Amino acid sequence: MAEAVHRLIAHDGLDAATMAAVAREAGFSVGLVQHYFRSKDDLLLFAYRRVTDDQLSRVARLVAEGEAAEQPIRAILLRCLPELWPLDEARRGEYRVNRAFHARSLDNPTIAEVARETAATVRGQLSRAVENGKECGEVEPDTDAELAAVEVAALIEGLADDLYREPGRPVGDQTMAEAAEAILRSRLTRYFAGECRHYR
Amino acid sequence: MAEAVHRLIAHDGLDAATMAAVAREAGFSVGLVQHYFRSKDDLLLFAYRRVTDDQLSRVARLVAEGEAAEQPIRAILLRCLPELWPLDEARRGEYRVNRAFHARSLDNPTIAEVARETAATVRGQLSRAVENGKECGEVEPDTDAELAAVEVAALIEGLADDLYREPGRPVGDQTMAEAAEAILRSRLTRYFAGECRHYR
DNA sequence: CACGTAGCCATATGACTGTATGGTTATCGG
DNA sequence: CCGATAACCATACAGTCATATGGCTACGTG
Repeated sequence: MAEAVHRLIAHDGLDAATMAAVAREAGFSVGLVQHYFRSKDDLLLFAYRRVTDDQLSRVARLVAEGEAAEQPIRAILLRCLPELWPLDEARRGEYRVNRAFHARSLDNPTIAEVARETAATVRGQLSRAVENGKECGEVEPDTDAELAAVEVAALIEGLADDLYREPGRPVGDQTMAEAAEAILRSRLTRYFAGECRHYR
Repeated sequence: MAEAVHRLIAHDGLDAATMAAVAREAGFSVGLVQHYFRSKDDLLLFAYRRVTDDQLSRVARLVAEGEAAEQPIRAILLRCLPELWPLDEARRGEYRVNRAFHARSLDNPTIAEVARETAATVRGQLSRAVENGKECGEVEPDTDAELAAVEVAALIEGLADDLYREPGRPVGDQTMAEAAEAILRSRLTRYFAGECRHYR
């Protein structure tokens, strides 16, 4: 059912995700959807949580892979953060779902709380990455980790909007996707400028 | 009527802006609203345009003031860009309206076009600011103006989200607003590092 | 066997929605 | 003065929505 909600919102917007439409899309009756979800808000909240959890766990997997391969933190971040960008049709759908719920979070405290938690998680991971970087020598010791985390998180979000809006627009002689990655890389390179002294 | 739409969306979300509610809020009858707007979409589009025009003209005014006072470009940008942030109740309302329409732009091409134009305008102004900075010596001549504009625009947008979500959260020993300004300043100072050779 | 509970469904209900209709009043150019 | 056009209104209409209702299986437990 959550997948049905995802598909409907990604394809036709939040308003398309009515109880009847969700039931039809999932191949069940309206009654069954009601059986599992006390109200429509419950259903939407569940679906939203699923999307954010999905994104965060994909990022976590990429981080783990990078750590296993003993890559520098800078490289790991540069690999995992664009996972949050709408770079293919699946993630463009995810973006649409996210933005739809983002709007709903303006009036729905429960959804706002999920959005807040998700943002805090990303920021927390970034902040921890910077702190780790200080320990291993990639980052200057006097860097404000929290401030850097806020900046990079904001940058990611803002670039996601641009990427969605005009994926094909050229920026100079690059594609928008290349430009976004270049911007992210230059920012990360600024914070993670040193060499890790643990791995070789 | 556009003001009524603004108030309703800012206070209770896009769904609250029904024809009946708008008419009541504006003190007119439903029929009159219909008299001036062919359809609800027309009404919403008009209201959205008004909000974005408002924001852009406020920014333009601040830019003009800064230019009149012969301030360096860096200072002008640092003064006018936070105008787009939800730093007081009025601009928080504006933010809510913007985000509501942002979500609607996912399904409504006309609204998407307005959003695209607005983003392009901001980017264009930023890009021009960098080019001007090159001429007057504030900016390194080999800076990619377009790339810098994309980065700063994305940063502004992303920070706006954070500012709205948790205006009171402390970042280190600063408020969120101070942190956002510090981040913006450091980014601007990086691009506009030189002295303007025209004034003084 | 009984029986409660979970899974499952079709349909009724009542509240809202945007828009259409058919009007009245006022303004103003010829 | 006359007629057209704009301003303005109440209400009807057709549709959609979330949710409530009542009933149907099937199954595990006492």
